[in-house]
Amino acid sequence: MPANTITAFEPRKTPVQERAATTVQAIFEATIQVLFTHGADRLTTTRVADRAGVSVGTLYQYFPHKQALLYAVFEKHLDEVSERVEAACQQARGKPAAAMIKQVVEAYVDAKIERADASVALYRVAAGVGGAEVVRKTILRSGKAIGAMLGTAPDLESPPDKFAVEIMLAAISGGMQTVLRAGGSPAQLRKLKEHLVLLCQSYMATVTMSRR
Amino acid sequence: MPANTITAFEPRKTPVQERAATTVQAIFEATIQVLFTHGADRLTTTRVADRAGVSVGTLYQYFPHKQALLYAVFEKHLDEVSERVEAACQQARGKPAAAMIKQVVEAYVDAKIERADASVALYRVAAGVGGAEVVRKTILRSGKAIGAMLGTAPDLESPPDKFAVEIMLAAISGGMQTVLRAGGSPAQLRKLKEHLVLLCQSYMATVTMSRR
DNA sequence: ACCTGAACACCGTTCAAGT
DNA sequence: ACCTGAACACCGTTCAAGT
Repeated sequence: MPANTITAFEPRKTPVQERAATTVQAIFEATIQVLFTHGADRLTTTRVADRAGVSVGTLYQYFPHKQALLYAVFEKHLDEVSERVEAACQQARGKPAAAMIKQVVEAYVDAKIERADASVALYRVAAGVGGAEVVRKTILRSGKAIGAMLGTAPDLESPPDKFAVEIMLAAISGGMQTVLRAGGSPAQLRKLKEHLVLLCQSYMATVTMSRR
Repeated sequence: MPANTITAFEPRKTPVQERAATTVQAIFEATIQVLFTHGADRLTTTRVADRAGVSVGTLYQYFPHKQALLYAVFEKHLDEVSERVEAACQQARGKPAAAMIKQVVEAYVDAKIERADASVALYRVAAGVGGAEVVRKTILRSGKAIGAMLGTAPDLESPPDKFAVEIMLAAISGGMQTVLRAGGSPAQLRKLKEHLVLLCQSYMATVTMSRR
């Protein structure tokens, strides 16, 4: 399966001078702007470079190929969501498990909704670009924070196993993605949030109950 | 958002003579084969045509553009999964709700696992190609069958509302996708199946309980 | 009604030359 | 250390010509 063997998505070199750092930042922003104004299949390396005010050659000095660029932008987006989740995990320490889940899931959903446009656009391009790897990394990262948080719940004898937490995260991130792409109304998104909380709470309750 | 305005993915014309039907079928199969042997970003319209034993011009007679071709192949894959789900819904009529959910979710997971390779490959290309629309259509279709089935459960006063069923489907399809792309082992996939059943059962139990 | 394949426009990527 | 942009290979799509 040659399409699965994707490994080299790291930036080609790291900026050491200040103008280079500026350049990379400009390329990042230009990518998102081109994505919005021209759409995914008119996102051209030349267009991104133009918009960033540099030449294509410069772009290729920092990103080995177009995929690496998109990968990096996608990664940045998911990192921002992860930070919000981790902050919620910190705040919810010591609360009852159901309240924990509520707070974390709501933080996740809110973060996604705030950046709904970017999220939809990025998922569209990320799939063909090694995005699955980023999603996996993000789930592991958030899963760790959630596991640690659940360890402080007074009403839980032992936290659920890692796998259950990861499935839960895969489920809500998948569900979220599907609904966002369908372009839900604000009312639908509110109901979605409420139901994702229910889904996670009931699943966690079941999983922690059936442990011995 | 120009990237969201995707509408014309229908085949350009329908084959009326027999050799034309053969041609279209050959193009379909060639697409999947090229996807496997060359990977997503080496999938070329010329390569597909070559493999199918026709010229590019012929391919473009039936599919207005590359995206439409990939869209059609993706749609076919999801339709096959839907059929399996609907068959399970038929079989499970009259059973208790928990048994229904188990049977349907297992049918879904099994169908996905059997075609794991194709599923992963197709999701990768489908995202940039209007695949969200197909996913939505599939969820609505399966949701309808599941709703009807739940209406025959003796232990349920009233079936859960449509939205809850759709969220459940979005969650398991998203979760499934994420795990498949991460390339789970057979043991992991077995555990995944078991947990997706638990997740759906507990969510459905919660949602039907809190109705009035 | 269906098929062919050369031709065109455009895009990803490189690299010799510049500051 | 960083930037430029013309040049090259390749891909999506078309269309005049064929059966």
